[in-house]
Amino acid sequence: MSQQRNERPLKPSADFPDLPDATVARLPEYLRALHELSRTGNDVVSSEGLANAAGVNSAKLRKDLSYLRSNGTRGVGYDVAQLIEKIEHVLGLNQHRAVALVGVGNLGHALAGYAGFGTRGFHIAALFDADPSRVGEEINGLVVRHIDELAEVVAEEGISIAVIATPAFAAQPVADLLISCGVTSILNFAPCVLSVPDNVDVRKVDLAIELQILSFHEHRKSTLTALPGTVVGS
Amino acid sequence: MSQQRNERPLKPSADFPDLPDATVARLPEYLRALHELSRTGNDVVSSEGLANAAGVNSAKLRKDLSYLRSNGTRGVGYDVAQLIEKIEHVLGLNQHRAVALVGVGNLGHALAGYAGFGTRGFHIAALFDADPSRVGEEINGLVVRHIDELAEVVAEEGISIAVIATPAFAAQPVADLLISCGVTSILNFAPCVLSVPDNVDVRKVDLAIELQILSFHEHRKSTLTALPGTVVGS
DNA sequence: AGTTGTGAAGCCCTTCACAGCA
DNA sequence: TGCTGTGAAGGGCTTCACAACT
Repeated sequence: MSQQRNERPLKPSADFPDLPDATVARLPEYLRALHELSRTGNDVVSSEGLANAAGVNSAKLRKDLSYLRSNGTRGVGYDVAQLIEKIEHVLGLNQHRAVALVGVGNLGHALAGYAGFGTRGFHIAALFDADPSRVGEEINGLVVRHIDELAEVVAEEGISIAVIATPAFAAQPVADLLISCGVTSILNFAPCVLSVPDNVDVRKVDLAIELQILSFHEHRKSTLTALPGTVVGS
Repeated sequence: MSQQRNERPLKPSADFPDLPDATVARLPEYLRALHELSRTGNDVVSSEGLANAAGVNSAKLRKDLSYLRSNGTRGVGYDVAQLIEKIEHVLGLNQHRAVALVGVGNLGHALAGYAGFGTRGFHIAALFDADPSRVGEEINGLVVRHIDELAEVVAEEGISIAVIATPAFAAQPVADLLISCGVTSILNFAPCVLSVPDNVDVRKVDLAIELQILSFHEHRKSTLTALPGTVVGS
């Protein structure tokens, strides 16, 4: 059931304040902005400055950071290095996480080769496909393995996060298999709903859906500019 | 400023009721589910049935559809074909929209070859890159053109939506160029914030961010299971 | 009998505005 | 003086629960 957003069935622990989902979703963006600030020689940043770099407003940023028992200095701002450390800790990025990628088609290929993962706390530890003609291919230094080997590899590598980049029809069985092997977080690129137990988290990325949402805004914009006399509702 | 979600600076028109953003974001998922239902021979579906197929609850679905001046039949359900028609109209998918893709690297390649776009109301009409060594390459029947030709092609093809799949450092100048050519919707895969005028809509997809959000949940789960005395909520 | 459409309640998130602190 | 941290207010979305309708 746990589909995109909205789920927090467990109690917070001392180490993990019960962060609002909206906040969790923004922390990675703050982290990216902080790394950039750090790279460009900023040791300290104000909420206003960081908020701009992350594309949010400063009150929201401060509220978000306050959930982390924040440690800004009034009158000064936040220590960049310290805040990076804190957010990485909260997100659990200190242990470099191994990720399995299933489905080495068009998109899977690109994801396997995406350099951005490595620099941001992840590495693709194994590639799988069901198609024997793809098994054995080497991508970015990794050999594609048959999906039958999944259980073995997941155990060996201590994998708990997987990416599904298969066609839609294969996604549910692949998810079931992953879960049976102990995977508890899935990033799903297949255009379909996955049903999974409550303890498994799923996030979905659907490229066509993103375009359709933009299409709506295009449509609305063109409709409105075409109707000069339109009057406010309500 | 208009970054992800939350923006509706314009007035609603008669044709376009002022849909909540959350609703707009779900309509494409309903549409996908409806197409699948249609393909499997369902002419009519209840809110419960469609909600399951789309991974939401039925009250939310009904509320969403009510914004479209819905036309379900009490005691029966919704006519699948009619609802598809209506949602496609609202999303502006009746006119097949041409999309420009900028940046034909790893990810850009995959997006250019992604078959899912064509079947869901879009086609990639042109590919661009700044790297001369990539210009001229043919991908999926389209030739990669140099970004200097962008203005010309955007005008010719009537493009208003673009996808940015460049490295982060190139994304802002590319966005500026696109906007100067008349593009008003951008799907940004580069890991950075774009600043754009109010009339331009941006949606961002950042693969590392999705994984980091999952990482948080993994971290939380492992922290909690490590504390034996923790009790389940509600 | 069965299902939609929808006021009303509740929850979560955002934003405001300022007290508190360096 | 300047910026953070936060109670309180406000807004939007979800969920409930039932009236309306076929």
